[in-house]
This record gives sequence, C-alpha cells and structure tokens, in this order.
Amino acid sequence: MNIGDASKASGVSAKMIRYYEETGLIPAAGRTTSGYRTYGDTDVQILRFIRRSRDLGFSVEKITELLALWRDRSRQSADVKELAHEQIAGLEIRIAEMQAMVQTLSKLAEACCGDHRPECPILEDLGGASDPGAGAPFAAPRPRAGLKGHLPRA
Amino acid sequence: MNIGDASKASGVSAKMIRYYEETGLIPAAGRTTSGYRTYGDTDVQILRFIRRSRDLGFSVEKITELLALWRDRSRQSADVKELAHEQIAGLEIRIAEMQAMVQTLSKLAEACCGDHRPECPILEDLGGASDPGAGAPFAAPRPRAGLKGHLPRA
DNA sequence: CTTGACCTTGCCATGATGGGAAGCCTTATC
DNA sequence: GATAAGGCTTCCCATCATGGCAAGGTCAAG
Repeated sequence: MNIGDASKASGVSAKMIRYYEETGLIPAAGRTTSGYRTYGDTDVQILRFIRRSRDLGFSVEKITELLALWRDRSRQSADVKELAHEQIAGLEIRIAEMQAMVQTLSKLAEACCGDHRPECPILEDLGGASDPGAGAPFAAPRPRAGLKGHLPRA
Repeated sequence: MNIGDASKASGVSAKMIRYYEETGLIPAAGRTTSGYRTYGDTDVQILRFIRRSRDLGFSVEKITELLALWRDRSRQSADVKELAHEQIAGLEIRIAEMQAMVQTLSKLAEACCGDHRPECPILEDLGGASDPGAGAPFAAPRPRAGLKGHLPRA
C-alpha cells in the first residue's frame, strides 16, 4: 500500500504521515526500490490510533506516550487512565477560560444597543473602562491568564 | 516613555509591541535620535485596548477591525456588536468541540478500571474499537471536524 | 509511448509568542 | 571621567501541526 492509500484508510493526510515519520512518532515506513513508502495493515492501524487521539485533542507528544502504552502489553491501565484524566483537565481549563471570555463578551454585547449610533460599551470597555478613573493612564497591568496550549486541530 | 515602560504600563511585552508595529497593527512609534522607540499615553491606551481584546480571544486580525471602529467616531455600534457576536460564536464552537472531547474521554476513562492490569478500554477505543468488525482495516476515514482556529494565548 | 495520477524531497507559510545573540545607548555609581 | 549594569536595537530561530507549491521521478492504463 502506498502513502495515498494509507492516508485514505487512516484519515491522516499523506503530508502528516511523512511528518509523523520524520519526527519519530511512527517508525520509518518500508520503501520500494523506487523509493515509495509502503504501508501494511498494522501501519494503518497505528495511523488511525493517532488520528483518533488527535480528534480527542491529544498533542503529538502525548500520543507518543499513548502509543508506547498501546504497544506495551505489560502496561498498567492506570497509566492510560491518568493520561486521559490529564487530557480532560487540560481541556476543561481551556473550556473554562473560553467560557469566561464568552460571558464577558455577552455582557458587553448585551449592554450595546447595536444601532446606527457610535456609542458602544464594548469599545469603552476595551478602551480601558475597567480603569474608570482614567486619570492614571499608567495603572498596573492586569495579570495574564495562561491558556497558551495549542489545541490539536480537531 | 521607552518601550519597557510602555510594556509595563500596557501589559504587552516589548517583543509583542515591536511585532504589532512590524505587522502594522499599530503605527510605527516615534524614535529618539539614538533610535529608541518612544511612546505616549495614547499609545499605551491603544496597547491596553489590544491587550484586553486579546484577553477576550480576538485575533490580531479582528483587533485591526476593532481598532478601526474605535478610532472611527462615526461608527455604528451595530458593527462592534456584530464583531462581538462573531467572536462569541467562534468561541462557542470551539467550546462545544472540546466539550465533546471531554465527554468522550470521560466515558472512556470511566470504563477503564485504572489498576495494574493492562486491559484498557481507552486504548481499545483509540485502536479502532469504533470499527469493531475489524475485518475491514480499510474502512472509510471519519470526517474531520473543523476547530483549527488558533485561540489567542489568553 | 504517452498521459495522468501518484510519489519524492525541499522550502515556505501560518499565528502569536518567546528566546537569544551581538552591539549600541543611558544612567548611576565610584 | 570611567566603568558597570541594565535597557534598547535588529536579526534569526523555535514553537505546533498543518497546508501549499514546485521540480522531478515513477507507475499504470490506454
């Protein structure tokens, strides 16, 4: 099976299959004499494992761990479960952060009459209304939230 | 005021201030004879606007629009409100996607006894349990979800 | 044998951010 | 005035996972 078929069978783009190989997530595929990568059913299964893990938001780095556990017949399911719980925790943090944004935005949007007039509480808030004194343009900066994690594309 | 002070006053790192200038989000700052960038209260106010917008998850591109509206005294508040609603909608989509991941992961984790034994429904699912027939390793790939948006770091 | 579909590698881009190096400037201290 | 410390400048690189494009080799069907 060539890379295109492995891609179709696994749902992982050919580009990403090569990337996973390059970064060591998957072992280097076999090659034909002309240099084409070849894949078997096992390879496709691994790719589907990766694909499904990405769909659940796992980073490639975490998938390395998941794959290692998958291959390890003497694994302890507790270790897998822990990875899952970590993943859930990370997702929930980001969900909470985004929900906070939604709430703030909703309140602001609610306060904005949204007509042809220029008055807008949204812009007023962004412009520093949270510092209404306005006499002190050098107020201390607000502390930054975290939320820098890159969520896998799906 | 030098860039370091503007950074402290706005909560935007010096690095990002230069980046925003380079990409045209903010106008080029004035310079001293020796080449140092100089900032005034207005500049800090703009930076704080940006900072707060980022905190609400707006992309730099969207902030360009927000800033334009902010500067435009003949704006219509409806336009601002629409941007806010778009932002809310985008956030809610990603929240829903992540919640779906959490739910799937929770169910799997719940089914995993999490002890010293290797049996693990989580790995079984990732390994393709969703395709139980297993006789057809070349099943059609699942459709991909979207969720590629990069959420600003906060 | 041609054509079209597929494969290869390599480079570039994304988005927002941090890190670091090399070198100049400013300020404070002695 | 000299020196040290710290701030500023630019430039390049890395992240993370992904897509795009281009130039060229390969394969299979007609």
